[in-house]
Amino acid sequence: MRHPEATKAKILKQAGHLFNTQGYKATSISDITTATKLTKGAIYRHFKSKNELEKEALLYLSQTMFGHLRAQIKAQPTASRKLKALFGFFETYISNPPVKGGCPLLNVSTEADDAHPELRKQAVVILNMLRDAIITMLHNGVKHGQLKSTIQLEYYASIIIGMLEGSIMMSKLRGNNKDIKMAIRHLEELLREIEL
Amino acid sequence: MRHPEATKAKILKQAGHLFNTQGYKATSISDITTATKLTKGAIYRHFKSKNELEKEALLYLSQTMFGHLRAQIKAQPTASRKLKALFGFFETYISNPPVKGGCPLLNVSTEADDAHPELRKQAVVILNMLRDAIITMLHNGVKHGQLKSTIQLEYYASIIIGMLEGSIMMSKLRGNNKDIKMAIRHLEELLREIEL
DNA sequence: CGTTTAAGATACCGATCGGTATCTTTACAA
DNA sequence: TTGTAAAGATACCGATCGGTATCTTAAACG
Repeated sequence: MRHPEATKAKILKQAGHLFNTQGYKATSISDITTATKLTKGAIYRHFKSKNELEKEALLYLSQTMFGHLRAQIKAQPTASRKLKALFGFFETYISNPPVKGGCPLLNVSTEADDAHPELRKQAVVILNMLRDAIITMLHNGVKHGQLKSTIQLEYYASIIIGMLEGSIMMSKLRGNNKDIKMAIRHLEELLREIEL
Repeated sequence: MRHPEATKAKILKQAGHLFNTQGYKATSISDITTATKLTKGAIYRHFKSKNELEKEALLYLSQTMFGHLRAQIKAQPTASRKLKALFGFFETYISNPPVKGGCPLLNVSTEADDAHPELRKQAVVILNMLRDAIITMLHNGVKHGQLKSTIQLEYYASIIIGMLEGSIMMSKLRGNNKDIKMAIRHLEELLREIEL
């Protein structure tokens, strides 16, 4: 049964998984053929180069991530609870990650230096999307009288993302979720300070 | 002029630089021979494999980092000022880094997954050294009546490292120091809360 | 000054890299 | 049912990978 769209989707999923766990440069096309049980011919029919596959796989990873995240956030009624859902979402990167290998943004950001300008550009886009999502939540919280109107949106968004990503790095390295839990505890205290 | 110790030191320095900027897997022995203007024969005389060179280079990077850090901290008299010096040290990772490529701990932690258990082990050691250094500063602050005695040392150490590393990731990605500056502003506010 | 020893250079190994040309096979249209 | 176009497999390319065997050369010591 040939099904080119499903084939492309399978390649993106497996490649995304490998890139996110082993690294982009460290993952070879052969690794991907093994994982997908396909051949180079099939892969290079759908992607014109490894660089393009890397870019599309990162897009797939970020879309998967944002898809899960949006679902969690949408289910919550208030800004505070939406933010707490966001915190909880990041905690699952350790215990039960939506994509294996941890946060794609964190992973790609350290690998995508000046040597990979396109991957880096895409990482910045992901970071901006995440920041804007948080700013929107905070803004709506202010608008609906749930959060203090004096808060600086960009500042809090930066603090939240930095705190979460840094503690994910630590928890992933140590193999437990103590650091991410402490980070969330801190962020929830911070949230309490800006609640009305 | 032959000087084996200087040769080894040069290899470690250049390899460390390349590993920290391009990544460990993405850097080849040939890259290192080019950078050092040496040959494979010279490199494999001093290091029995690339894996061992990676480990020793990471050790060199962390020692360089801790050397600079200790110097900055030692110069300060109180716990508060020592911590602020630590914050400032992390800010230099963006503007004027002691080792190019950003924080070696952050870089190695995302690359050293289960595939590189030895590098990962070493990364945990570095993380623990950093955490213990902060705990010692906090502990001394309490002992000398500069900080509140109720503070939870491990908790604050985790918050500080996570906040700094996460915001370094963002600032490096964006190519400016806005995020790390906001993180430091937040940490200084946090510090003010636990000062006596 | 000659001998020795190790530092470093040279030349090469098989394996694997990303990529491509070509062939086979499958699904679908006429 | 058969022709066709595209999906995917196979086989191969030069370059580069990490690593090694061997050779040259420079420094240290008698």
